[in-house]
Amino acid sequence: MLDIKLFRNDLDKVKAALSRRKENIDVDGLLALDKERRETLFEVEQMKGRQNTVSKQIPVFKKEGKDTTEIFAEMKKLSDEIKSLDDKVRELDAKIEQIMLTIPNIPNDEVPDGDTDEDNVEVRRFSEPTKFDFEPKAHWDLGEALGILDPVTAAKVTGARFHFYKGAGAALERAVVNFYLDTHTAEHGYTEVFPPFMVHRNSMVGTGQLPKFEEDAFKVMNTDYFLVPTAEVPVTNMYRGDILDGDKLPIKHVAYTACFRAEAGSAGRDTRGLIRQHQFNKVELVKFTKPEESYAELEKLVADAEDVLKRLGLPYRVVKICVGDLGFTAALKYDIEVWMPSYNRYVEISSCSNFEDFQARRANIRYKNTPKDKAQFVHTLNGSGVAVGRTVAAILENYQNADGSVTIPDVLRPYMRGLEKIEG
RNA sequence: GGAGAUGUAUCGAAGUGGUCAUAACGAGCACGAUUGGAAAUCGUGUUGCCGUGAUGAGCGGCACGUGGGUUCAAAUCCCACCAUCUCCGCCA
Repeated sequence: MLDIKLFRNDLDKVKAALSRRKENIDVDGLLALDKERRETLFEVEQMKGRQNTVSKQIPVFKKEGKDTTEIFAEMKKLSDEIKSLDDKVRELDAKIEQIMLTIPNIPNDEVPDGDTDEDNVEVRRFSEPTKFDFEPKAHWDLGEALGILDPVTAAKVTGARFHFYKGAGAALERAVVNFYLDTHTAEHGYTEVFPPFMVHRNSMVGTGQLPKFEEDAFKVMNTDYFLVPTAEVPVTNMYRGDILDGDKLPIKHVAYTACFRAEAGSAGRDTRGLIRQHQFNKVELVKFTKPEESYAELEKLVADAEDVLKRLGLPYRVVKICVGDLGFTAALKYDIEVWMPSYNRYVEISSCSNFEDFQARRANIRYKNTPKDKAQFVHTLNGSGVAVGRTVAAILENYQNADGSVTIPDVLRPYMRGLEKIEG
């Protein structure tokens, strides 16, 4: 959520940002509502002031034995008027909030222009696309041939866009999760949390998934709960409504969760393999920082995510996301894309964003440097560190051998009881 | 799932319809006095949001788990919801 004061004081900046995002929002209408709200609020507050004054006199009058009939009549009328104006303020508040919750974040000046992911700007690469002296297979073909990935049984049991992992496949998925968690806790200084996989509506609003993107989420029947689309939601909302101690910042958390996405509107895309599932595993990095430190922390966060891919020896590149591909909540975003031979291109495996105070405002997460300071909003950041299913896909494809076997990357072998190779 | 209890500031806790909710009382914390220094003691201070000022001061409004209701007036009475605790049931 943006600060309504920004609309009052620097409307041009807001309009420029919305125009970069090609968002068509009735900003002037919003300002008119805001003006009406403030005028009504002033009026009703004056009346409440009067009500408070008189209310303090009433017990005195009663004690003196005065007749209060007339005062009660006047106060009854005043009270009714206050109620009606309070209702009006409430309605205006609700209208304003409804609009504010659908206005995206202001892109940082560094965000490149552009409309689609084609316009994202490559920042750097690690290693080179894997070369094969044989015809490489896609991970879904490898997985089926090795008997480690089974979408058919998953379709029987559940439906499309789910997988059973079996044998060494299941072990590999679990190994990757543990390797990521261990590396980020022991080497990068993140504190591990294991959050609920369901959250209520307020949490989804806090991080920006709701109200705008409800069709992307799975709602649990007969409850107000949603399956988490990412650990970002429960982990960021851990501190909702809190005032944090400035000495404790930055707070850095790493969390493994399964992630659940309805994938509405992506029918027909990435239908084979592990790339686009309704349920997938992810290790997520989340940071809470002081505003002046957030961009430096974003660079470190991207480096932490890159590090696990380097250790796995997977070729990747980092791209800076253009304004058209930026996403609703981010001010600046980097994607890390891993080389995927079956796609013959780089495929997103991590998304790292600085939300500045956009989520902090929604979730009301603030900090104080010293107890005497005024509380101000933290900046929140998060990034995949990294997606697990896509990692397994990338390992299968990049580490495949001519005989159809797959070599296990060195760093994962301790997590797989020394297994060096998955063979059919 | 059933029965009961509880929810007030950083913590404990008083307040059961009004005339001091920043809020009694106790503790913590900050500053000051006292001390050679400290402990003890004494004094002062110690919530957030909204509106209006300039992002200051001041002024006004709001907030007693959350949301409604009754009333001239609600922490206090009524309703719903949420959370915590105890006991029972069930369960991994």
